[in-house]
Amino acid sequence: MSEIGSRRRATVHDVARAAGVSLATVDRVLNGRAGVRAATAEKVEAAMLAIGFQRDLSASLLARGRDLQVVFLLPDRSNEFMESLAQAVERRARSAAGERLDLHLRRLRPLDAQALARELDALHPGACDCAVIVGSETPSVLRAVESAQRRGIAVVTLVSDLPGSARRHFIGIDNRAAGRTAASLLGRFCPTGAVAVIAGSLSLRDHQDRLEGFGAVMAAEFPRLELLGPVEGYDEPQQTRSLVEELLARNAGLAGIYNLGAGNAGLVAALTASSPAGAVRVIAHELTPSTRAGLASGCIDVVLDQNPDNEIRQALRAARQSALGGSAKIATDPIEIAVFLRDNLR
Amino acid sequence: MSEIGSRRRATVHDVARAAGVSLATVDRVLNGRAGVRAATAEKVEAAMLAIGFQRDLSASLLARGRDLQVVFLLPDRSNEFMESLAQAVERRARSAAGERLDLHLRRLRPLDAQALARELDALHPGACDCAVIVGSETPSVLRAVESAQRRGIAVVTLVSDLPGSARRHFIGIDNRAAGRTAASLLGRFCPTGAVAVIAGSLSLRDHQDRLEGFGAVMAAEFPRLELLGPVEGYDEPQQTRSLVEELLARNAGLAGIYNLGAGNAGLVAALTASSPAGAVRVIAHELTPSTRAGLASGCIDVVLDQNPDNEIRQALRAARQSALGGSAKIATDPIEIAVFLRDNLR
DNA sequence: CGTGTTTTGAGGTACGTGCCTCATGAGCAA
DNA sequence: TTGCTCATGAGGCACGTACCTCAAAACACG
Repeated sequence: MSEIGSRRRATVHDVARAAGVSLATVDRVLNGRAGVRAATAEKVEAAMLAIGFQRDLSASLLARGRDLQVVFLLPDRSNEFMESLAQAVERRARSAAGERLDLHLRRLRPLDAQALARELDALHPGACDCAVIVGSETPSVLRAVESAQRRGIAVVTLVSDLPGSARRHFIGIDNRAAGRTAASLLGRFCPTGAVAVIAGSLSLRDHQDRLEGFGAVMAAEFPRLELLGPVEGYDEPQQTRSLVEELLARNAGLAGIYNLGAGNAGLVAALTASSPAGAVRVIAHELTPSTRAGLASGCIDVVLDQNPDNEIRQALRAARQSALGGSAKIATDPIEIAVFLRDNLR
Repeated sequence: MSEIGSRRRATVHDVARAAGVSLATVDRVLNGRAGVRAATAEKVEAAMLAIGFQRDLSASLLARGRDLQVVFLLPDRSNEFMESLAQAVERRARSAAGERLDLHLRRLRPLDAQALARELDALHPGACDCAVIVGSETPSVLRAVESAQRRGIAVVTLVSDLPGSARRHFIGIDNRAAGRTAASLLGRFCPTGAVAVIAGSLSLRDHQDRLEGFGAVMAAEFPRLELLGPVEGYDEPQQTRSLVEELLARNAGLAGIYNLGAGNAGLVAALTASSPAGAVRVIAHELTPSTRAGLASGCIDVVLDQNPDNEIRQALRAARQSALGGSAKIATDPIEIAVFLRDNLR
């Protein structure tokens, strides 16, 4: 790859010649069409490997003549993070036009498994190649996912996985690692005292995972710190605010707070109102207007974030691969756990 | 974008019809060829805007029939980070084949401005569309960059910018923000004592920037901490090791170290040998085998990183845009300052 | 007005793949 | 053998853009 002015790239014609078969047969193998003997298919695949054939995506998409239809099913009126995910989809939809991607966004009632299942069932192949969903782990959703997959619609889970389901791929952070990271930082920040944990709902898998990671590192590395909670704020600003105010009132020596759920507007409001900035070390999740303000004012120390734009980009990569690559396993970059302080805000 | 089964996308034919000109004229405008009156060009551009035309990248690349030639000029035998950048290029080179990108990697003697200038001068358009370089801010390099740009070769700076030059675009982190972040963390980690700064070379712009950011936050927010240094280790493990050993020996109460340069193998060696793990809070740059080991063993607390794969990806985006987009300004995602602890190692 | 130059139009081929039809071959069972 | 199915080959058109040639039209200038 170092020499400049390299030779011509291998095409399907070259594969056909190398395998000693016709173009039609190569095409059938390449696109998983029926009517090819196993022995012949192997011969073709060997030839592709031998001459290093790589399908030209540009030509492939062009020849297909039709754009990849990707439907995003995201919670509506939920929380700021879901809003920024939706915005990332819209941003991407504009530039995606040049890459033969057609993005569609549907917002659904948060935590309404029935609604999600209904939307999934309503998708029909031909009008939708891939569905990207944020959903909870309920029987109706699992069934709808399997049904969609069987109809030829690739399902990608976003942010919160459905490990037992038929979903094709998952895009999101390692939430256990996120919890560990929060503990590791909060432990170093707080010399002594008590640390409180606030969750959205422990029935959400990502929240559960974060809690586990946090607890493990706290127990192992910072046994000197007392753990309070977890308490649940159901990702609502009002409830979260009450919880935080109560925590601050009842625990004079509170050293740190880890909010592993959403509802950060309430967290910031309570902190701003009732305590001198900087008295309590605070770690929260997802960079949103609220947490950004919290970082700027100093009442939040660290925000752990999953970059929405990157998540959407990776989801689209997965969608493309599932459409082009047949049944090969999908490869996407892992989503990093971004750590933000006031000083490296993007 | 929400409705499924959307209408056909606009093509050059539609633009021609809408503008009331021929296909040839649209083509001339689109590809910046001569022989079009200003008034006509404006008419065409207005039509493109009106019907929302977006050039089909797939078809465009296919029709061009030739791959985009991108040459990376990176320092050789330099440090682990440059090595991982090079590996990212090679990784990407494999998958880039399907996207009509042809990547070439040249390694040069580190900090040898003459060599870099010579390589740039040797590139000739037609065999190279875009050069991605990591270079220092010297007259010979600046001149070579300008010359390359004039010959029609887009120059993209990577990691370390050349702000005064004719370079087309810069890909890298905000190093001042990185320095601020280091100070913000180290300040929270260290209740009291002295904090030492180690640089590679203060003649490197990125190191200078980090130092400035670090010093600013330290002075403003943590005046209780005494600052030692900066000392220069010239990014070499041996020299860096000696510096650290000396620091540890002379300052019994040393609370923290910020190594804003490379040479981390020496840092880890010195820390492992002479001090009980965890006694000194340490922040370093770039996730490499050395810093990874340091995080795992506990002798490094935090690593600030710029993701090489992402940087290469963005550099290629810039290359593509400079090749296709004419003189429009290049848009890439900013490179985030990644923060790694033992617990969120990827 | 004519002459020369510039701008525009018309139409073609090419890129590599997807997908279609039709013909022919091989293989098998009765 | 005949009749059938299945595997494969041959070839063509399409996708949207790039780039080429040649001719026609519009314009500038004396």
